[in-house]
Amino acid sequence: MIHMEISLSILNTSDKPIYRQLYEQLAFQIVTGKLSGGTPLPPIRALANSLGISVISIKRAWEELERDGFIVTMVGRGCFAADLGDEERGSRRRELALGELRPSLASLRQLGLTKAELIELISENYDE
Amino acid sequence: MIHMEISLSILNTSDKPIYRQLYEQLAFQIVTGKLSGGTPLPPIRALANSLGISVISIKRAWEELERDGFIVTMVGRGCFAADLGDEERGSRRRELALGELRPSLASLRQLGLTKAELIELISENYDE
DNA sequence: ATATTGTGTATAACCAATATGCACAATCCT
DNA sequence: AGGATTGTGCATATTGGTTATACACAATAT
Repeated sequence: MIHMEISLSILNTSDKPIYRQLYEQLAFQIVTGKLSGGTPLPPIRALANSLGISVISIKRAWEELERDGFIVTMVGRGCFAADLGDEERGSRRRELALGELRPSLASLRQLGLTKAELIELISENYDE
Repeated sequence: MIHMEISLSILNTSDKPIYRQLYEQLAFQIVTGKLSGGTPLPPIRALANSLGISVISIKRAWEELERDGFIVTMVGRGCFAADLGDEERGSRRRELALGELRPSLASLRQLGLTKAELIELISENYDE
């Protein structure tokens, strides 16, 4: 079985905590199919070492990923990308997108943007 | 001169810091015209007391609001909503909207959403 | 058996946000 | 002029989330 490359990185400039950055990168790669089901994640100690961070941050990211069904972990064996069907992947991807969008939507309504205005704003700024 | 009502509130359940909540509420009310130029803000001590928070949080919000041109402060007199022209209000409103949207846009592209998909997602979830 | 991998716990350091209190400066009001 | 009001500035402290380090334990692999 051949598996995809796992690419993970940490931005110290990000406002998001490390565990959150890892969660999103992995979840995104899974629901977009960049990471196929069953792909083994690097051992947390090795990853902590190569990223120059603590095991704690990775552990927390992995915990939440498992809680949300994105990965499965087996003691002594390792952690693996969950095997989501195409349908499931699609709905989870939509879920994540909505999760990103919802908080902004609330603010944008507060700013009095109509649906039409909002769509226009996005059309003009999607790229970049 | 008659001025608008200023409504400010703090949500302890919010993930955003107090000073940020205040900043946004005030900036939003100003660019949407709910707060007309020259309207006096409550004295920071009185406001701190009535909201049950510290002066520090208010001070910081006010500082950033002044830095960004939303209010003007005069020692001994008080703080007042800045007097923005209609045009200026419009462009600042657009600025704030983009500021809310931009971080989400980056994530949404990471999720592989096309412009069309994104617009559809918004159309379906603008209300609620 | 020994190594590898995840789990759990304890301890500590760091930092942003927040709170409290007091002194100072500028302005307002009488 | 004098007291009240308002913003400013500083010092100190607390709290909570995030992260780091280290060690012992459990399950699996080779």
